[in-house]
This record gives sequence, structure tokens and C-alpha cells, in this order.
Amino acid sequence: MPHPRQERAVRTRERILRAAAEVFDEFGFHGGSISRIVRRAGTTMGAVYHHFSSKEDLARAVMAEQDADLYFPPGEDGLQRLLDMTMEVARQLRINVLFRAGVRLAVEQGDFGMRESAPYELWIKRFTEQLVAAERRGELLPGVDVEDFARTLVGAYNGTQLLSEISTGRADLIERIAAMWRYLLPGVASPEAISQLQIEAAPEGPRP
Amino acid sequence: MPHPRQERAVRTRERILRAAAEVFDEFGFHGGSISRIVRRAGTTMGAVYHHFSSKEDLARAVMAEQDADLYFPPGEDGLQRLLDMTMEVARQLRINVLFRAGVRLAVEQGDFGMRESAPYELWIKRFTEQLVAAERRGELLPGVDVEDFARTLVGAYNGTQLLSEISTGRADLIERIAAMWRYLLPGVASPEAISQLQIEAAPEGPRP
Amino acid sequence: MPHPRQERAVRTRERILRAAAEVFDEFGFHGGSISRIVRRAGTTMGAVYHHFSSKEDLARAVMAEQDADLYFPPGEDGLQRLLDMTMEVARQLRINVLFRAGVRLAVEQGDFGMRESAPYELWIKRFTEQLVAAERRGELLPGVDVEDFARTLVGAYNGTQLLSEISTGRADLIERIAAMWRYLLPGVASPEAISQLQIEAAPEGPRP
Amino acid sequence: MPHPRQERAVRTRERILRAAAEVFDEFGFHGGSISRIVRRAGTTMGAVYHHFSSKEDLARAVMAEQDADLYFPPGEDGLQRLLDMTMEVARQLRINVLFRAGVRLAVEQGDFGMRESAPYELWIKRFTEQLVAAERRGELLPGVDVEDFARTLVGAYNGTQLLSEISTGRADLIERIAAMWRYLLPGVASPEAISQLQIEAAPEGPRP
DNA sequence: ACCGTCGGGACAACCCGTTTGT
DNA sequence: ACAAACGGGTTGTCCCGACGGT
Repeated sequence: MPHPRQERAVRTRERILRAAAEVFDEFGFHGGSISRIVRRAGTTMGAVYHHFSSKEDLARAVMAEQDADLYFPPGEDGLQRLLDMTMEVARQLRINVLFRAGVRLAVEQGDFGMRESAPYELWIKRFTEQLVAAERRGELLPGVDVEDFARTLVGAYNGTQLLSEISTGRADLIERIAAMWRYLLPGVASPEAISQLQIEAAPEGPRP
Repeated sequence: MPHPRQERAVRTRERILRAAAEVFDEFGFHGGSISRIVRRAGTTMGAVYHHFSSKEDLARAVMAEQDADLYFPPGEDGLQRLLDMTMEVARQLRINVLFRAGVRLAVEQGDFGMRESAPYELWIKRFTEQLVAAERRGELLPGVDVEDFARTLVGAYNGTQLLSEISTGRADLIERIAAMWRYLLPGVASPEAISQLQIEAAPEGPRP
Repeated sequence: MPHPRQERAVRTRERILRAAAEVFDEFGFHGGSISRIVRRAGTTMGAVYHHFSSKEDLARAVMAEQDADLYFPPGEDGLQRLLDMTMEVARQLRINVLFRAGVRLAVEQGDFGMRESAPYELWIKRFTEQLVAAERRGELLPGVDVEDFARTLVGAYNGTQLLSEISTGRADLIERIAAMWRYLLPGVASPEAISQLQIEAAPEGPRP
Repeated sequence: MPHPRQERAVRTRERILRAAAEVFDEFGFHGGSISRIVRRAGTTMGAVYHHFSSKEDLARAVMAEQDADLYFPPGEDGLQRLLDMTMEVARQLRINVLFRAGVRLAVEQGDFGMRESAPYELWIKRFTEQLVAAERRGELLPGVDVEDFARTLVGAYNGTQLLSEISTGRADLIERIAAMWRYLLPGVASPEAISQLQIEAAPEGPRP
């Protein structure tokens, strides 16, 4: 699909993308229909199929956008930053539709084209980076396989978020993630490191 | 729904239920169609609508069946049994379509009628029971809120299973659940209890 | 597609078939839409797709019906009967929509599924039969390859009919076929045979 | 349509025309889409709609071009030249896409705007010219209505070509046209004339 | 003048979940 | 418990006009 050149096109494309995110977030890939997206975006099918070649392609675009939309406040790499990142993600899940839709589509990806775990691997990599730094700083228990734990963390995180969504509409998400960390930390972090960590929502830093 | 009396009716109902499970497991609620289920079951739409009043109802029946289909080998309540239960569930997830479909439908339940977290609460209750027993036996660390942990466990478990499904088609599921436990146990169990636990797939006991 | 059992179904199926014939005759395969057919048949899309699995399938059914719908008055095989047959076909082309549609679809068959010349081969075979009889009766010139001529005849006939359709809406069809025969006969038939042949529309015999 | 002035425009127009011919030849008027033409021509819809006001207009342009593209080697008017012309047309049908598309569109013209038989009348006129010359030279049987025969010839020719296309992809076209002539000639030409005619593909003369 | 991007709106074929008569 | 039909929905493509740069 052609990258939009004119600025009106850019706006249209984004209106569609946002509407698609809303619909996919609410109804899932199969549950949401393009006609509904069109209605919500206030455009026409012609516009949608000009910018995206198929429903699948549209879903993929939402997933891609989600990641670009993410911003983590700077800080020193290590366990604390890992915690802050997960908390920031939790916050985003509650306020950022695009992000939420991206996550849901990632879960449902088997329903449409790709069955690749790329989005998950990306998160595993991100978490691993912080864990490697933490290891260098002596925050981890000896013998912890950082990548193995990162993978466990991604799974547990996603499941926690899903359950929170179903049972409370994500109202208790922050709290549930914090609980998850409390049970998880003793298995990976040294007692001294734990005693210095702060498990709470990151303050809303300024965004660029 | 009329409780089937005739023997043939029972068989028909079960053929439909099994076909529905297969289809829902593979395509989800919205992705799978009744006509596809009918084709796979080798019956007709009439038969389906005789036994179930709607697609939603059929999905609900699959979810209900799943639970009835579950059997845990007897044993003394406590941490070890909790572990064994999770391992048994992992095994069932790999071999039991009905169970698998039930889990998927539980995740997608927002897509259709109910948004109730009943299935999850049931698991939370089951896990809590074992944790209460564990507490009585002194296997837990002091100050652990058993229900809170049970809820975390359900979330983490479900997420782990989902990730395993996406990345390896559940080939590494047992292994991932074991890893999850290794990181989780130090946060809840006393060191002595941990040293006596066995984290491995439960032996296939005889079924009643 | 299931062969209809109930008699209402038979009627519905035939209403659809007739409407399809009318539409295909008028607009061709690609030009005619199923919704138009549905409108004309006074049913719904559901009914159409119950009886026929696709637009292509529907077209095929029309082509098949066309042939079943054809009836040739009995008579002694030979040249005269061959002429009568072509005249009867010309008459049918003017009054029988199903037949007309079948012919048009045969011409356009490349547009959809099959590119097989089966319908044409059937006519070649029919004509060859009469020519073989004619040969036995000494009506043909020596050295005439009956199948070769039958093939030429099918082509010439079809082209004549097409031109008549375009230029006069088939008003002069009978006349044009007669003209064609006048130019063609000296190339295949013996002068004596020709002198006894009657080139004119066959009388409308009773139909069974 | 504006007659193109700039040299680049001429090339664009011709690329479109050729692509349109290819698509119409393969899929017919309704079966072929402008987007497919655009894709094949390597331009955009804007270009198409700059040069042609509608799909219909584009089809008309293809039909017009076809005729301009035709060239008959010079020779003395009469029966032999008529035969040579038909053979040349057969050759063109096999190698010239534009011509092929023109013929197909002429057959399908009812599908779009005009239902005029202009293209056919043109051929009837051309053939009539040669037949008039043949008559003057005493090549015809007495009492032959030249225009009537020309009309029959156009029909038979077109039908033969269609059948050849369907059954062999026009591989046997030359041969089938030759066969047609063998059956047709005794009905119009004097035996002496026939004995001097050569029914075969015209040699590829140099083109201007 | 030429042609590319963008969008509109209608409609295509097909399938859905469901109800009705048998 | 089936075969038949209903309506309304699906994604996707069609032809075309309008605007914008070159």
C-alpha cells in the first residue's frame, strides 16, 4: 500500500487506524467488521481499501503502530527500570486504545494471517536487556537464566492483563501487576535488590 | 435445552459437541461457523438447533463440558497437589480438544454473551483450596494471602499457556509451566517445602 | 448441491433457473449479477445458495438444463432430418430463453470455470450421426469427411446465429440459416439429394 | 478525448491501449477491470481517465485501433484475393492482440454501449467488394446474390473462429477456415474458378 | 497538458445464524 | 431431526471524480 503523500491522506489514514483500533479492541479481529470501522472513522470503504489492502493488512498496521506509539522514560537499566516498564505498559493498556488493540490482535493473530510470535519475541528481547543489566549490577540471584525468565515474565504479564480485563475491565490492572511482581521477585532477585525496589506505578514523566 | 432421552440423541449431541470444540479451538467463536461444525459432525443444522438454541448456547455447552471432563488423581491436598493439578491441566491442554476449546472460549467470552469471570473464579477457588491446605501444613511463607496468590497464579498460568500455544503450538507447554513454578515458588513457599516438591508432569493415573 | 426432494424446492429451483437464464441471456455471465437474478426470481440469496454452490455452478446448471429441454420430432435419419434439426434449433433460439442462455454461456465459458468444448462436441456428434446416415443413403458427395463437415457446420451455425442476434435481434435467423444451407449444400450433397430437400422451418410437431 | 500532443503522452496512451487489449481479449469487457489494465500497463487510473473518458470509451478505442492496424497485401480483386484476406485475418487473429480484442469486443458489444453492427457491416462491405469483382470476372455461379453471400460468410467465419478458439485455442484456425472454404466454394464459384484457387495461408508479405 | 494520489459510494459474490414447514 | 428458505451481514472490487503536483 502506498505511503501517503498528501497531508489530508495522512489524517484520513490515522482516523481509520484509530477507528480500527477501537473496534478491534472491543470486538476482536473476527468480531469487528470493516463496515463498523468505516462508520466510526467517518469515511468510506474506498478510503479504507485505498490505504490498506485487506482487513488483515489493516490489523497488521494497527499492531505495528502500537509499538511505534510506545515511549519509556529514560533511566538506568536494571531491575527497577524493568519494573517501571511493566508499570508503564499497564498504564498504557488502560489509556491507549491503539496499544490495547495491538495486544489483543497479537493474542488473536492465529485467527488471521501470520502465526508468528514476533511481537512477543520483541518484548522478550526488551525484558532480557534489562535483566542482563541487572545481572551485571548484581541484582539477580546466581544461576538465573535471564532469557528464560524474560519469557516467563512475558507470558505471566499477558495472562495477568487478560484476567484483569475480563474480571474488572482492567480497573485493578496496576494492582495485579504489582502482586505478580511480589510473588516473582524472590525467585530472581537478591534480597538486597528487592529491598531497594519500588513496585508502583511510574510517575507520568513528560513525553517528547 | 431438552435433556436427551433416546440413546441416538445422546450420541448426536456428543458428536456435535466434539465438532464444535474442534472448530472453536481452531477458529475461535466468531471465526468458526455453525455450518462448519455441522459439516465436521456429519449431521444437519436441524440437529444442532434441536439440541442447542443458538451458537452462543453451543459455546456455553462446550465450556461446561470441559469442566465435567476434567479429572484429578486423588492425593493429599497441599502444594504438591497444586503443582500436580497444574501439570495435569497442561497435559489435558495438549490432548483434550474439549478442554482446549473451553479455555479459548473463556478467553474470548467477551465476544459473545457473558462477560462473567465464572470459569476463572472456579479455578481461583480450586487453587485456593489447595493453598489453604498448604498453609495449614506450614508449607507457605508467613503472610501470604492465599486467594491473592491464587488469582495471580490463574493469570500467569493462562498467559504462559497462551504464549506457548502461539510460539510452539504448545509443544513446550509442560516445560514452560515448570519454569513458571520455579520462579514463583520462592515467593510463596518455605524453603523446606520447596526442597521436597517435585515439579514434573504427573504420572497418568487410571481414570474412573 | 443436494438434489431437491420436496416439491416446493423443485419449484423454487426452477424459478431460479429460469430467472438466471433470462439474466444470463441478456447480460452474459459477468454482466449479470446474482442479486438481479434473485430479484427476478422473487426469492432470496439464501435460496440461491442453497440450491447452487456458486454463480459458476448456477451457470453450469443452466447449460445442462438447456440440453435436457431440447426435443426433436422423430423422423428418418439423413440430410433432411439434419436440416430440420438446425431449423428447430433456430426456432428454439427465438422462443426458449433457457436454450438461448445456454448457447450464450457456452460461448462465454472461458469467462468462468471450464474451458471445455463439451457442448460443442455434443452437437458435432449429433450432426455426425445424421451425416453418417445420409452417407449410407447415398445423399453425400463422394469423399466427404462427415465429422470434418459437422465441425464446420457447428461453427458456421453458431456464427450465423450470433450475427443475426447482433444485427436484427434474431428476427432474420431462420432466413439466415436457410441461406447458409443454400451455400453449403453443393459442397457436400449430391445434386439429386439437394433437389429433394426442403429448406424451411420444421412444422411444429406435438411434444411429448 | 484530447488528441495527445506530447510524445510521452503518446507512449502512455499506447501502453494503456495495449494493456486494455490484452485484458479484454482474455476476460472480455465485463470480466476485465480497469484496475487490472492499469496494473498491466504500469500506470495509474489517473492516466487512463485522462486519455479515455470511461471504460466504454476505452473499449471503443480498442475496437477502432484494431481496424487501423490491419493491412492487406495488394493484389487483383476477386475470389483469390477474398480467400487471401480471410487467411490474413486468421493469421492476425493468432498474433495480434489488439485485433483479437477488437473481435471479441465486437461480439460482446451488446454488453456495453452500442448495439450497432457497424464492425460487421464493414466486413460485409469489404467482402462484397471482392465478390463484385469476382462476378465481373465470371468467377461466380450465375444467380449468386453477392451481398447475401458476404453476410453468410461473415457469420460463418466468425463462428468458425470462435469454435477454434474454444476447442484448440485457435491452433487449428487456419485449417478450419480452409475447410470452411472447401464446403462453401461449390455453392458460389464456378468449377473453373475453383480449380484455379489456392486455399492456403497467404505468404507473409512485407508491410509498409 | 499530463498523470499520480485520494476517496466516494454502489454493488459484487458469498456466507452467516436462524426459523419454518415436513 | 432434515431440507428449505430468509434476511441481513461479510469482505472486497468496481468505475469514477476531484484534487494536487509537475
